[in-house]
Amino acid sequence: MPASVTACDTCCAGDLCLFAEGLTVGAGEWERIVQPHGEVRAGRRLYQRNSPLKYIYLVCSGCIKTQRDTPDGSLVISGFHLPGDLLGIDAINNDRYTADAVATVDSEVCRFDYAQLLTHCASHPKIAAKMMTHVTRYAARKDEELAWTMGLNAQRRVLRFFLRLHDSICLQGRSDRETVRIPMRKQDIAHYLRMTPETFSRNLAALRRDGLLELQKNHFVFPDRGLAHAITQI
Amino acid sequence: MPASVTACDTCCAGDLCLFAEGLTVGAGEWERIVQPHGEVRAGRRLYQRNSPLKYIYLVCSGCIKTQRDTPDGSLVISGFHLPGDLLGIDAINNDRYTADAVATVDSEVCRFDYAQLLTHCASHPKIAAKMMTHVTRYAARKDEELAWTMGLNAQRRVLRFFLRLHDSICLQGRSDRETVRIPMRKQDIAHYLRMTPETFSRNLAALRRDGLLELQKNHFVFPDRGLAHAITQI
DNA sequence: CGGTGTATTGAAATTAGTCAACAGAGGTGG
DNA sequence: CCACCTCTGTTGACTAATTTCAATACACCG
Repeated sequence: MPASVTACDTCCAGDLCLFAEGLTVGAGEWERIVQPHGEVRAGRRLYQRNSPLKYIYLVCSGCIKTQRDTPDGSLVISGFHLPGDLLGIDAINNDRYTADAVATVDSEVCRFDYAQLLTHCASHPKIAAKMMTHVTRYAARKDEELAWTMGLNAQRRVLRFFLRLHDSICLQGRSDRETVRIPMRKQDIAHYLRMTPETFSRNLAALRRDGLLELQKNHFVFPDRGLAHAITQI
Repeated sequence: MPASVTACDTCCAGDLCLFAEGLTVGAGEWERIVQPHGEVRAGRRLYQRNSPLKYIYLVCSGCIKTQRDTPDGSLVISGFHLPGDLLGIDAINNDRYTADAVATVDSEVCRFDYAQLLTHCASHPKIAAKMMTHVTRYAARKDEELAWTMGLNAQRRVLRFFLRLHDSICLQGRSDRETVRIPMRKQDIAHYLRMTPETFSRNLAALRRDGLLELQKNHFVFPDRGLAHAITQI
């Protein structure tokens, strides 16, 4: 049994980890498939767009952004991946990663050998089912992003972003009223929300003026979560 | 063996059909899981948002749109599903359909009992793998939509829509230079592309003026496919 | 204490949305 | 077969939102 098993006990991925169900440890099975809890420093790249799919990753702590730069020199952030999220799903369909993956803060990830994992899925339906859960969750999230990100004006997109970020982080055991740290740069958020950093900044200022969001440095909290939630529901 | 097996031989879903791989016909297996090639008339609803997931559908011919109306009375089209597409994937994650599914033209769909299919997946890895292919393809498409639909201005979104529609339809055996029919209303396209029907109409007119798209009635063709493709690459 | 990258703010320019009028297609009944 | 109606799509003038360009402030790090 690997040394990291105790680390897994406290990993916030919890139920979402592929090991939580069905995969027996020992006989080299574990070691062939997974390299647990690797560190990724802020700014380091985990994988590169267009490189062949070799591993998928489970985020254990921190935050990984996926991005691609466009021919005209601008940058598109396709997602922020927080603890519990599987990374590399976008590559499954075409065997190549569709974006660069870069840590926005110091992070930890577990690395799974995809080919080995697939072999395993054929004989372990529970792991296959868990994979399916991850992928459909991923699809559902993209669906939702597509539905909301474009349906709302800039100000509501900003508000919604912080609401969802708050949700995600509070799922990891933090209280609802606690102020939480923003684990990425503001311009990354702006690009993710498909607006210029200027527009983002202006709307953030407006949200503070209206008392919908309290923010200082890189920390924020919602004075009235219910109200904020209501506003982003179109 | 069901009467519809001959119909399947000519179905354009082809390789994407869940039966193309691994599921043996006979012993009631087929009949329990699938109702093949049902008709859906234009405007009829296949399933309703928020109703519990019971079936998933494979589009064999025609076009099914998925949509939801917002509290403020407007309509959001989340996707158009053409032959070969699996319908209802969005429901897998939360056991309820997240949108209404409505046929935009007379269509044909095969209906799969989801619970039975899942059971089957546990014992038939090949079907599980095919399901995974569908789901990851769905996710990849959403990813792409999210990346492009928002990154481009209105005119390029319109152009890109027709390019992709053209691609999809030409995959079904039609020639590249053939004029193809638009299988949905223009206002549905507009909503799908997140713009008003007016904006859509204006940009369509602009594309015709610029000679990028030939369009008459409900049929279109690209005078210069390469150019159009280059323009939509940001 | 500067220097670099990041964030904010202001004014002008561009894009898309809104409101309103009109045109065309398709269907129904006389 | 035509008149009428309705739904859909087009076009124009105006308004609102967002981007762009430019200048300035702030924070982190050597």
